[in-house]
Amino acid sequence: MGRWAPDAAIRLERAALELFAEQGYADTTVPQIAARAGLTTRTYFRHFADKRDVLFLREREFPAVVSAVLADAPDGLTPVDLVMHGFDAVARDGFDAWREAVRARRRIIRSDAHLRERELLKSSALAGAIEGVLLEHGLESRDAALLSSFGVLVFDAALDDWLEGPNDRPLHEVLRETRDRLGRLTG
Amino acid sequence: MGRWAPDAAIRLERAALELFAEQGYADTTVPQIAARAGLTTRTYFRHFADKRDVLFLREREFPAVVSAVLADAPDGLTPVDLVMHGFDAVARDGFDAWREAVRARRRIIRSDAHLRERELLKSSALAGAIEGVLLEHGLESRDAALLSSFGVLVFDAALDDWLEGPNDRPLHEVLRETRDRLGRLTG
DNA sequence: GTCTATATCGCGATAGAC
DNA sequence: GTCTATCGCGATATAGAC
Repeated sequence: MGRWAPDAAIRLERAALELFAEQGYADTTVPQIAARAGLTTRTYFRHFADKRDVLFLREREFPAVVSAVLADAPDGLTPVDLVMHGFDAVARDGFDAWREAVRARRRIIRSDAHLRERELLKSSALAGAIEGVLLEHGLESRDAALLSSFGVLVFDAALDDWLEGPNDRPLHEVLRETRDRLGRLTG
Repeated sequence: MGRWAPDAAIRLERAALELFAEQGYADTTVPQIAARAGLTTRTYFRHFADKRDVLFLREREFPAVVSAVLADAPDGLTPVDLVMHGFDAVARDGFDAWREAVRARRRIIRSDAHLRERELLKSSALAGAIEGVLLEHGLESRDAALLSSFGVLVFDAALDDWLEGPNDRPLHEVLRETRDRLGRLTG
């Protein structure tokens, strides 16, 4: 500890979430966020690349988490099942307790095209991490790209469905349903 | 004619493509683009929302094209086949003659994360247009979202493959291969 | 931490097009 | 005349350099 609170990024995230909810994303400035967190604008930009980035603090762990989870997967799975196993593990682990928080965040993201755009980039980064794992497993390059994007597509769709539906359906169940649904649709 | 050339947007696009290729995206400013096109900065921003947008002028027609193409599709197709028919028609129509132009544009986009991010948004907009058509066809909401994203995923992957591979493979063939490949991978 | 470039956009005036 | 595209000025905030 010491001179700086060690949780600057988290305080900035909280301040931003509050201000975005109160005034909207477009009408909130970075200096406002920094001020509410008791920090300077310069400090804000040391922790986040730009104004959008503050909403995706949690996503930073995602690629690493996925890699770790996939490393723990049982042997002998097909590549799709390996990918879906990773999402299943993540879904069972952390999400259901945070549904309202995830939903509040999503409401903000949906309110502004720039934020939706950044969300897509984060999904793409996640796909990139999965692709890397698949490549290590010896999958051919195009297959790895295709499959990782497929997995993220299913996961994102499931997340949407889960957030919109009744609050008692566990995410991992919605995930399986979504995967089955897509399988049926694409024959 | 008269005071304005009627093709301000196109001239701005050409100027931007040149400057991005010469100096790189990050080192090019909007005033430079406007000056080379013989226009002012203010005029640039009337045609394009931001500096990135100039690279996606063509994409503006995309949603309308998709709607038109899908309206012409034969009756009785399953939803996936309807979507893939649309991409097949587009692939047969306009792409093969423009391979080098598409590739030059892609080289620029790949050179900067902000541009890649915008590309993802454009793909998502395309998916949205397809989703709309599917909804009109009576598809259930989640199915429409899932299937349109699936179609765009296949198309984008095929486009990548087509641009990287030998220059004599027609895009519509790569498209079919990509779809089959994904089918095999996901069982 | 300070300083600065420049992206972005609001406003009012103007000049051709129809 | 009305409409639309352009211009010129100015303000602010983002983002990055030093």
